Amino acid sequence: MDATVVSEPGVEAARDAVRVGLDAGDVVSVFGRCRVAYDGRASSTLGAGDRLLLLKPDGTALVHTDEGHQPVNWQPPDCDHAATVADGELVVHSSRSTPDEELYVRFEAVEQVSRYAVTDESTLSVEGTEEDLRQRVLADPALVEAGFEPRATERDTPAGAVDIYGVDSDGRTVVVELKRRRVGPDAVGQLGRYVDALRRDSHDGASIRGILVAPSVTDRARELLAEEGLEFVAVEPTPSE
Amino acid sequence: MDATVVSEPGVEAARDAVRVGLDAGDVVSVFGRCRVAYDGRASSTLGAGDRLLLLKPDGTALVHTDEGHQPVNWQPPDCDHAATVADGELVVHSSRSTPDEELYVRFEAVEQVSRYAVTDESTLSVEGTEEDLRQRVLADPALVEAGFEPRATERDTPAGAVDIYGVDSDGRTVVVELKRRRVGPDAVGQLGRYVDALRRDSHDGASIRGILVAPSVTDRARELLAEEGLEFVAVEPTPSE
DNA sequence: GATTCTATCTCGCTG
DNA sequence: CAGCGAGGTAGAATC
Repeated sequence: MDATVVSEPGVEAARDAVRVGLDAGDVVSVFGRCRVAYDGRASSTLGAGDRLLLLKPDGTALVHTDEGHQPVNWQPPDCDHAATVADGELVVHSSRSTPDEELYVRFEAVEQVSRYAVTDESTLSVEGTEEDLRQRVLADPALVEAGFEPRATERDTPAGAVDIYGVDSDGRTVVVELKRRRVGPDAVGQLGRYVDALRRDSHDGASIRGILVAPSVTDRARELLAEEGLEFVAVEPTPSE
Repeated sequence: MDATVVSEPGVEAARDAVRVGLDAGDVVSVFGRCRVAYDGRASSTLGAGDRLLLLKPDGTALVHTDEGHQPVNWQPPDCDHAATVADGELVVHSSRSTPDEELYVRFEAVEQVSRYAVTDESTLSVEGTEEDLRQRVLADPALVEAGFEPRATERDTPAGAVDIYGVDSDGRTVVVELKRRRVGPDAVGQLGRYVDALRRDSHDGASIRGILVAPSVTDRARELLAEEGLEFVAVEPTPSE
């Protein structure tokens, strides 16, 4: 772990500091007044303002303002970064192909350039995901309804893979769609597509049930469920304490 | 615009530097070796590693590793940040309510604390959005088909607002759903819901057409369109040069 | 506040 | 490479 800072560098010094960091495989941050232009999947321009530019060794670029979770402009991983001086400005250019897109960040003033030798071997462990909900339902199928028997997960249908496929106590086929949080109309559409696909392949379509398992549903989603003859069961992704 | 740096500070000095920056309404960055814990909409833990923590004056917190566009952990805007020392570590805590969630970043070593007085009055201008596609189609409805006449945009239906509502040369109602890029099954479901809602309200349901306008569709989406009797017209969000 | 939908969504997985 | 779906999605518009 190592960090180096250059404060209020001249344009050439800033360019050199960025290049050293990029060559070393460090995370480089540049703080200063800049304009930004993006062209690719869409295109955008941003006038002068004070912002923080982060360049990562994996080819990611992020331009952050003083507000918001999201960068105001960015490039995804696997881009090529380059730092040059043009018209007295530090210009950072980041580009990739497939799709062709490029980002220009032009600094009229650089306050600080830092680089950090970042190493991170830890992996994030998250709980409360849809996978947790699936494990919970498989461990206790009665959460869906008494007598429910899961037979397969990720079972393929012409419309995609069903989360849980099983049978109810009357032997009817049950398709379960899992969502870790409150669901809207989109999830009902997804479940409907799976059920429709199985009904088309079946001789007795009416016997196929579709059940949406989630903490809750919106009103519109509930209406859609009723229209399509689908059902809803409330289950949290993790047991409430 | 102003930037201040403290390199390899002791724990108390790091805490004080963070507090000064937060109090001043600056963007604060902390680089060092840390562990991270989140609990709220889900929960997560992350073991020790070198990372960059950004604290924004709007209450945003971002933890970035050396890889990826997305922060490995974060808090959205409007959180309260606090820096303390516990067990010889710098602990940054960020929390909010509705929903209740909190983030702990514990630094066992701090390499650098910086703060930046960020001001940004410029607003981002983006082109090539769905709004551009709508303007394009409204300016030249023949892009959809000869004789198409838009009558309303964002027209309300029981299933939500339709992008463009109009009539064809035979006087039939046309519902247009716009997408700025290649579309999958979700967009077909959306269009289908609008068309179904209007058909239910109509005496002559069969006369209502649904047209998906986008650069292209996936195979599965094309099948769904056929099944539901919907149509597709290829249009780019911006004129090809 | 809750709901709905867009997004340069990102990310991971699968064929 | 494309397609599909999850995400602590975020963000904006609307009710």
